[in-house]
Amino acid sequence: MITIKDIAKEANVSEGTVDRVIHNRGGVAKKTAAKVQQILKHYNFKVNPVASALATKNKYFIVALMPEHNEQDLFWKSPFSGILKAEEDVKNLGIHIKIFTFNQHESNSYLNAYKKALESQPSAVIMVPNFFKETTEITNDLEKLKIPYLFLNIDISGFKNISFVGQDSYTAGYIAGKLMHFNSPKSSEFLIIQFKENIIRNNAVSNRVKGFNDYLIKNKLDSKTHILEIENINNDSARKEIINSYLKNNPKITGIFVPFSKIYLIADCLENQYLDKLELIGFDNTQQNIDCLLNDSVSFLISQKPFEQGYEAVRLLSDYLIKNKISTDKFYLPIDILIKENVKYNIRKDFITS
Amino acid sequence: MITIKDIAKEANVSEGTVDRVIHNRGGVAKKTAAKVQQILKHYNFKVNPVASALATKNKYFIVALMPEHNEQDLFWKSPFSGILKAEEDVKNLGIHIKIFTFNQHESNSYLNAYKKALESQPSAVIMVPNFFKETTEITNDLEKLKIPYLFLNIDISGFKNISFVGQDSYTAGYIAGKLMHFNSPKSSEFLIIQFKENIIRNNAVSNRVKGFNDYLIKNKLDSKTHILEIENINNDSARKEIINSYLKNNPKITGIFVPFSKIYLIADCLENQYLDKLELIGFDNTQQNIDCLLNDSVSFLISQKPFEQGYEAVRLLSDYLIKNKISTDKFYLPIDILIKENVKYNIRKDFITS
DNA sequence: ACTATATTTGTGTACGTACATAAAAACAAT
DNA sequence: ATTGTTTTTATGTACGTACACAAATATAGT
Repeated sequence: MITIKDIAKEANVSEGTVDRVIHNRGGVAKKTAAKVQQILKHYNFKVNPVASALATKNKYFIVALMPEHNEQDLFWKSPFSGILKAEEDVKNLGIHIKIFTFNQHESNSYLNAYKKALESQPSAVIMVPNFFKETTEITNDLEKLKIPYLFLNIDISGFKNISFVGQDSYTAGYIAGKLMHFNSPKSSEFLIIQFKENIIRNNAVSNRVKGFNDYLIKNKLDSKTHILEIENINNDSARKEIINSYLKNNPKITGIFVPFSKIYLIADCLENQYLDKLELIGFDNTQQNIDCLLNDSVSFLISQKPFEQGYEAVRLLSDYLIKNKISTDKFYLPIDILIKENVKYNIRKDFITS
Repeated sequence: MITIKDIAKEANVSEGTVDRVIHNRGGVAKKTAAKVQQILKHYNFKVNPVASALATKNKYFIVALMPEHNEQDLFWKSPFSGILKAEEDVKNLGIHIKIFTFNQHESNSYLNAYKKALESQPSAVIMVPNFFKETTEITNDLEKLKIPYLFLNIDISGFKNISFVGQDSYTAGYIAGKLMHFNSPKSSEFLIIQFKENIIRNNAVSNRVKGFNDYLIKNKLDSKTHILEIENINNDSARKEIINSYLKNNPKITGIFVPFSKIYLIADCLENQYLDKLELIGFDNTQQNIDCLLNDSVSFLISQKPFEQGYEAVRLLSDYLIKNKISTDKFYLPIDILIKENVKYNIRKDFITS
C-alpha cells in the first residue's frame, strides 16, 4: 500500500506538501502541485481512512432528525436502531451521530428539533422530511450553511438532498395489489383504509394506493376498490363500528389493504366472521403487525426494511464525508414480502453490540 | 473515550503492562494483573480497533473456499462479490482475504484448493462444505492447527465450526409450498424436479423438498406431489423430452417446484401449453432465473441472499478475530420472496466500490 | 553478601495521516 | 544590498495501540 511518504519521496517534496495537495489546502506552488497530483494519480493513491480517522479525532458529526417512537407507533424504532448500529461501525472512523426526534404530528416540534440539532454544528444531516413547508425552510438554511442533507424514508422532490434512502412506494403498492389478487376470485372488491392525517402529507401512502389500483388496471381485472376514510384511527370503538358496518353493507369485499403501518388496529377490531373470510395486507414489520401475521389475521406485510434504512443512510453519508463519494441516485431498499413463515428471519438481532 | 494510557495512569503501571494484561501476553505479576483487569472492567475498556489496526499492519488473513462460478452456474458469483465487498470494509482494519475456488463436482479439486489455501497460513477459513468426507479431513486438520472455520451456505452438523451463515432450507421449502398453493385449486398435483447429483450430497435440496411436502401435510391439503429425477440436467434435448412427456402423462399437474438454482433450465424447455398453465417456483436470483421471472415463465423465486451470505460471513469472522466476539449461533439470512415486481430492488449494485 | 537468573515492569518507536509551527525561498520595496 | 513581506516548503508532534527492547526488581544459589 502506497503512502504519503512514498509520494513525497517520489516527488522530491516533503510529506506536508503532499498533504496540502491532497486536501487542497492551498499554499503550494502551481508547478509543485501539478507534479504531486500527477504522481498521486499515477499510483492511484487513496488516503488510508484508518490512519486518517486516528489522526483527525472526531472530525465528523452527523445529526439525524426523525419522528419519535412509542408503544402505539413502533415504526420509527427500527431506523433508530439501524442508525445506532451503523454508528458502531463508523465511530472509530471519527464519525459521531446524534439523533433528534420530533413529534410527527406537530410541525413545530420538527422545527425545534432542527434548531437544537443545528446547535451541535453538524457536518451532515439525515432527515425525515415529514412536513413540506418546514422542510423547505430547513433545507434553505442548510444550503446556506453548506451542510449536506439526506432524506430518509420520505421521498419528496424539488430539493437538493444528497440522496434518498427508502422504498419505492408505488411499486410496493403495486406488489400489494398483486398479492391481494393471489387468493381472490376474479372479480372481487377490496377495501382500502385511509387515515385523514396521513392523506395530507404522506405521499408514500398515496403512491401505494396508486400502485395498488394500477395493478388492477394494468392486468384488466374486473375488481373494484372501496376507500374508507377514518377520522380518528386511535378511537377503538369508533373504528370498530365504522369498519364492521362498512363491511356489512358491502359483503362482496374480500380483502382489506392498509397502506400504512397500523394494520394491527384494523385486524384487532374486525369481527370474527370477517377475520376468517378477508385477506388483509399491510405495511411494516412492527411487533404488533408481526403478531397479526403469526395469528393468521393478516396474510402479508410489506416491509420497508426500516432498520436497513437507518443503517444505509449513515453508511452513505459516511462515505460521502470520508471518501467524498457522491451518490445522487436514490437508494431503494428491497421490497420484502413477509408472511407468517419468513417473518422471524427478518428481525435484526444484532444491533448495539459492542 | 478511555485509552490504555488512562488505564495505566489509574493503575499506576506503564502502558506496556496494561497492554500485556489486555492481550494475555503473560509476564505480569498476578497482583498487578488483577488490579489492571479490575480497572479495565470498571471502565468497560475496549481497544480502539482503528488504532489497533494501524499498529498491527495486516495481522489477519482470511481464506475462503468456495465453488467456482461460470456462465452455466452463476449462483456462486454473488457470495464471491459479497466477500469482496466486505473485504473493502475491513481491509483497513488489517484483515485481508483470498478466495480459493474449486470445482463443485470434484472432491479432489476441493482438497487441492484447501491445500493451496493452507499455504498462505490463514488466521481463519470460510468454507462451503460441499463434500462431507473431505470436509471431515479438512476440519480435523484445521482443528489441529487451531484455525477457526465457518460454514457458508451449506449447513452440516457434527463439526466445530464457529458459525453457519446461510438459509433455513426447510422453512424456505415450506414457504415454497405455501406460495405454490396460493394460485392452485384445492386438490392439485405438483411436480418436484430432482437432479441426481444434488440428491447425493446437498442436504439443502432435500430439506427444501421436506419443507414443501410438510406444508401440504400440515395444512391437510388434498394434493399430490410427483418427483421426477433427471440424470443429466445439462442435456437440453433429453431434458426437454423427459419433462414434457411427463407432463403429458400427468395432466393434473398445476405447478413445478425446482428446489435448486436452475429453474431456468426447466422453464426454457417447457412447451408453450405448459408454460402458460403451470406455476413455477424455484430458488436463487441468478440472472437466468431473474429473466424467467421477468418474462412470466416463473412465478416465484426464493432468494438465499447469496451476496449477503458472503458479506456477513466475512463480518462475522472479522468480529471474531478482532473483537473476540463469539457467535456459535447460526446466522440465518432472510428468506426473500421474489416476484417480477420486486426483483430489481434485490440486486446489489454497490460491490467493489473503493 | 554477591552474582546469576528469572520475573516483572518501563520506555521508545512504528503504523499513516493531519495539522500546527518553524524554516526556507521568492519577491517587492526602499 | 538590505530589510520586510508573502509565498512556499519542511519538520515535528499527536492520534491510540502493538511490540521490541531496556531497565528494574525479585528470587535463587553459592
